[in-house]
Amino acid sequence: MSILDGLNESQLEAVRTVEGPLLILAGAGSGKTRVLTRRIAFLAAEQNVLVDRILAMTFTNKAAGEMRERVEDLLERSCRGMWIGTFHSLCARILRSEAESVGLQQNFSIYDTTDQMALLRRVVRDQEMSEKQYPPRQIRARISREKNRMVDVAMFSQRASTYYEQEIARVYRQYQDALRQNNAVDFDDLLVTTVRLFQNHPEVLEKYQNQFDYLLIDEYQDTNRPQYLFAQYLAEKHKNICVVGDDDQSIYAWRGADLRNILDFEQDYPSTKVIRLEQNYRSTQIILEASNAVIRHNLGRKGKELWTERVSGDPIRLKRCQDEREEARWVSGAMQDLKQSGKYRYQNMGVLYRTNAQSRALEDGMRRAGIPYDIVGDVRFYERKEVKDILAYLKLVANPRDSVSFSRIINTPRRGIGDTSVSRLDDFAMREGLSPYAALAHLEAVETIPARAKKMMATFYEMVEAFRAEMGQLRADQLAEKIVSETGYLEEVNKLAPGEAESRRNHIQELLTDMEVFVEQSEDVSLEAYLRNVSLVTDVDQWAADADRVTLMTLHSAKGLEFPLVFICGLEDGLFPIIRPGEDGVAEEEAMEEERRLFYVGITRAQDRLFLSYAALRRRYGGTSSSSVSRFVGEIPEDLIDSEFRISEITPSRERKKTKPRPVLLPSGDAFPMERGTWVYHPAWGRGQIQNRSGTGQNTKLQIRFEGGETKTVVVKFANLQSG
DNA sequence: ATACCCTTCATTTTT
DNA sequence: TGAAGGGTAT
Repeated sequence: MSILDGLNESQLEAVRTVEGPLLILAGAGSGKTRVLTRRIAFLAAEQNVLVDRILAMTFTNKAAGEMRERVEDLLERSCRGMWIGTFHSLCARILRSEAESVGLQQNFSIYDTTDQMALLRRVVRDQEMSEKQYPPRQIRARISREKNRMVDVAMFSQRASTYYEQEIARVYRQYQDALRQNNAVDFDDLLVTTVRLFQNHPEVLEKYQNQFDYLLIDEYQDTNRPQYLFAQYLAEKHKNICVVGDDDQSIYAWRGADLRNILDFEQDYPSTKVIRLEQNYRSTQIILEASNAVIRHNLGRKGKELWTERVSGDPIRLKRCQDEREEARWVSGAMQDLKQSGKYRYQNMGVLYRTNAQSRALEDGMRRAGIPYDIVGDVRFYERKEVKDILAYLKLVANPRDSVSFSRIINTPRRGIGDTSVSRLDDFAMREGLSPYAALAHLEAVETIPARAKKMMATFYEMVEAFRAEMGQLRADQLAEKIVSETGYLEEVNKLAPGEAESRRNHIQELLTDMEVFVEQSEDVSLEAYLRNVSLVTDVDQWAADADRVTLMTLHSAKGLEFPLVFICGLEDGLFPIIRPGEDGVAEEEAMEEERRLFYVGITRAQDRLFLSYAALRRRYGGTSSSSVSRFVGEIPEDLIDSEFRISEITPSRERKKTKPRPVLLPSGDAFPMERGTWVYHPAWGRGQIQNRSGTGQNTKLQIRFEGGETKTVVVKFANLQSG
């Protein structure tokens, strides 16, 4: 098969445009992955580019793995030297080889959210701050947000004006110090530290700039500030940067993704060529029309209209249900009918919802109807206690300074070492400038710990020391096996209730098997090599596509997937779009647009048929709340929908108003509609376009993006705006 | 050191 | 509704 076979015109152009900045706006189902992989293959096979001079960045391991595999299929050879990976894994790789430049040891640990929380709790406690007033959860989110904006401790402290902010700054500082002492970084740090490395060590940056001639980035709409900078630095010299994304599918702003990265790409890279992939190969016309109609309500977008050669297809089914139980019955009933028709199998059906909590009722319905199902994103494998415990042993063995792993296992399985003894050890370690683990070697100097606890600690120390001594000789899986048996972990598990014990044993076994597989496939069979790999993997592909099961998942998890039949449940105002009180106008509008993009993502997952449902009454948090149909449903043209009731009949007129565009308010003076998208003229700033608005009348605040590139917020009564 | 009750608190989660 | 963390009683 030739690399250019079967591509449409724009795809072909995207593949062949090799030099210079390239922005590929790839609509849902437009063959984006295909273009990316062909492009890499084209570079290698037709342009004689060495694969190790190509750097391809994705967000998930799955995407990275698939990309590599497909490129290898196309080239019919291995691409071992090619750097394809997630932003995080690529950064980790760079940091490991440049560790000393950033004050880390090469074997540093990577902390996930749970580890972060554990460390933060300790920091907050050590500062004698109340966890009530400074909930670690919130502080974690805040620190993460700051990192996503490249705000470091110094900057943050400087900006902290209120007492509360100053306290947060203090925790942020302590937390970073603690990480460093633990020879650890968190997920955000992987990116931030690499960018700082590039900023502070030009010679290192230059080395990597010279190493890669071609950059490719997938899902560019989801990049945050550090990711943006990472790519920008590397592309600085040659500007051979190709980004693929869809602004309409940006659904991770709450995690730091910055839509401006894709919206402003053309300004950031002046001679950018833009290619739109608008032919959709996935969905029927009806489904596409619905998605186009919905997304058109958003203003902050590049603008795209998807089209298809597929038939118009079946109308969208809309069902109003009494409550979530009836909704589940309706969904499962429909699934059975469709299965019985012989046209579809269960694996062709996906059920999507806004919140995980909704899965319970749906699950019940599936069970009652006897429909086999999988839930994606349940408890993740690597987040299970038993798995984390075993990994903590391994991480401590590899990095003895890792105090989070240490605290996790010092008394796991229980060996009679209580919290008090551990915190006394911590105090001692702190005084002596040692890691808690290293302090175990000097127990005789700690008078406050009772002899019994000391003895247990000493035994623990010798045990781990023995593991450490063997680390060089044993394969990763052998060492893990040893740990599972010699620590007494299995015995402890066996004391649990039979069902629980079995499930945990299975997970431990799964981990061991996973390690065996790794060892078989890897040249480097050491523990360090395994840990390097595992710290950034979040779930083993739990999703067996061959089983005939329906899939239940959140709309977020559905991105990138497709199903012949898609059910979107819980389409109620307040639930989807989810509405959180207490946000100001601008943020609210932005949040609404993101919700709409999420709905757009949901709709465009469907190939053949789309089913929508909502419940008039829904139990939420114990209580019951009544709600009306989602405003998003009203954005789908009625003639595409087939429901027992027309929407106009089921929606009281009072509710219906909400789904209509807001009345346009005119300011006095030079009249122009104060709605988003309108062009205005500002005496000082010149021409600009309204991005957002909040408030009413003369007090309305408008966020305006001016032609100079700046975005300002102005109050109508002071701004003296004119129609532009 | 641990078992059990009580309070609190709830979107989404690629790494 | 129910999970998770904290506090108290054993």
